Amino acid sequence: MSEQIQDLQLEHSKYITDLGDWTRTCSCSHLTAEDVGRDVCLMGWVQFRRDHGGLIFVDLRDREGLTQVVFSPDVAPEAHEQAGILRLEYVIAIKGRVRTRPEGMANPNLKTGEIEVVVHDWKLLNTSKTPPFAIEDRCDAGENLRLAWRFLDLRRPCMQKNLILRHRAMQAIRRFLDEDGFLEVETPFLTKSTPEGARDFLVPSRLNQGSFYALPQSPQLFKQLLMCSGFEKYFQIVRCFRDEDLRADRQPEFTQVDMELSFVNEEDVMSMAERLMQRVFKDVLGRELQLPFPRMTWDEAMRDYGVDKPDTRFGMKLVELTDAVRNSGFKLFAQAPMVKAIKVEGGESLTRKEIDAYTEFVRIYGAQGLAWIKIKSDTEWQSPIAKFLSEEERETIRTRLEAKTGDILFFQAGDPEMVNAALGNLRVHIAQKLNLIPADSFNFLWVTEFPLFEYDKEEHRYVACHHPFTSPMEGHMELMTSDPAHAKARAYDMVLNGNEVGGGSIRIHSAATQMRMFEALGFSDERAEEQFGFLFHALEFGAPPHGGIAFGLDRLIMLLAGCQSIRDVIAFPKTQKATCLLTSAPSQVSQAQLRELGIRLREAPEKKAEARADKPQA
RNA sequence: GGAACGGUAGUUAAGACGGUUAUAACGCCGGCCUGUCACGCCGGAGGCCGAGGGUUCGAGUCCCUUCCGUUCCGCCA
Repeated sequence: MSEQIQDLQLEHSKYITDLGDWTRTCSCSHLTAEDVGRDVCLMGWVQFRRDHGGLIFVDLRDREGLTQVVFSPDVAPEAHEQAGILRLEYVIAIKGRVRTRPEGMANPNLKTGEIEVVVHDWKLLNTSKTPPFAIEDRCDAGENLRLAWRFLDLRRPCMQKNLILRHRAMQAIRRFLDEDGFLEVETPFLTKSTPEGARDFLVPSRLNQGSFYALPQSPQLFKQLLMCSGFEKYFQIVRCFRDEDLRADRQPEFTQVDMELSFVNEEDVMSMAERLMQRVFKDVLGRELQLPFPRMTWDEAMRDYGVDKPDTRFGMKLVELTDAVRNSGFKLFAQAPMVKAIKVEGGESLTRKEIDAYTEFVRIYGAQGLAWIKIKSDTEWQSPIAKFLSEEERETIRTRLEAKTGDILFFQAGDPEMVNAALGNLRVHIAQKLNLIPADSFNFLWVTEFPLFEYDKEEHRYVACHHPFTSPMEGHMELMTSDPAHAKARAYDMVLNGNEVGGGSIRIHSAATQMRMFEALGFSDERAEEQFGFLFHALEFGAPPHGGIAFGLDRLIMLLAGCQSIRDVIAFPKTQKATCLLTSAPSQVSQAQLRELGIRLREAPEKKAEARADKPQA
């Protein structure tokens, strides 16, 4: 079969010609009734072909849209006859005249549906093999196929729309920041590895064998140096690299809108960031955002939502019950470090199967189970646990959760980290399942007063929550060493519909404080000097107070475009195993290349493959 | 490092307890058709059921291993 098709394509390819002196006069989306009578030249791809024997209709597609062109034996017999060879995705140029469609033949679904172009002459600019999937929005090809044929996938109008939207957002950002006095400065991609934070992508140095560059996780240090250099307002739309596992909203290389400002405090940065978002939403979606955005401290976020990036488009807040059940006869509750609950209004109708599914869901976060109470009436509570609760406890639960007949309550008891994660994520999960999230709403939120440190159980030490250059809040300097768990940072995250879209902080600009921070993180003087000496020295020479923020551009565009994955707003994304199905990167390199770099693999790749195949079979 | 789901014509899917020649839709190829627009009608081709091994008289179906994709946990200063 494929031979047959290739023969066909080969045969057709004989008719391919160059543009010659033909010039495109307009795109495939612009012609309307006002253009009737105009002679035009369109170029594009064959989207659909409807051959009626007599008339041949072709929907011609370019990046802007579709126009129906008609090959008629009455108008141009030769052009009509030759049009028989047209197939999907053939590239053609047509010259013809715009005319209104016959009475009742307009297509209201098409922007250009009132008119058509009747072809006088046309050229075959290229043939195409039959694409492996339909080049249409409604195409339901699997993502692996789409990624392997990404250049075809990107022809689909929805993908074009996403990348056009991305472009518009980037231009809006550049315009705003330029007008606001920011300077765009590029920083190195080949830079120094710093073990704090994410895993680095390493690049071997040929001229310095045994040494490696790292690709930047972010331009953090360079932008602070630029502040020390006196540029005052910097920005960059820049690729960042982190060698960590992928998610729907995480790629190994991703784009940040990175900004840094001198002589500012939190208010200045947050206000600027809000106005930037306002501009982007105005220019890209034509939507007005109300400023300022609501704010919430990290403590409040964890208390009410269990997560540091609350989705505020719906309620169902977490309610604290730890104190109320401290002396409960129900030992599981009484002994738990934390007990919290959420209420699903009208959730009494949930089936056992649905509740079981939610129980499975919270197990992901380490929960042992999921206690629930269905409020059948004021007095009748259907629940596996209600019988363990005293009347007083019931009353507290009823009051705090404002429980009414027809509701269901879900409880979680245990370590605060687990309770918050389980209920916080269950809250969002249920809201999605039950369609409680209003469509087409954008809820921005600032989360502030983040902890300065978090305890790393593996390394048995405190590590920076944001990064080690974040300034502690006023009055929290002493806590850095005396009580690191309670030290708070001058850090802020911008949250949009439950997604972290940006984060930043006021930085440490005093060398003494920076040194203290390294002490708190358990760095020796030597190690601090070796790894961050250049920043430290810059702080010693008149560093201005400064702070900044960085936005995850891919996530922001994903939300603007209404997509579920950032892969849909990145032209050439990687799979979850960080491979590129189009180019087959990463790939093996020659021994000669490795030798030049002074690198020898511990195990030859072929041997590894063999080892896999040799594994004993059951 | 871990968990879950998926892989069957070009594509998307169906395939009851393991049992005839593995279905359907779309796409593709050929024919017909002068107003279609997801055109219509008639005909046709198209399959190593991801790969390897096992159980069995017999495997798309059961078991094991492995590869690929997706989602999530860990991880992501």
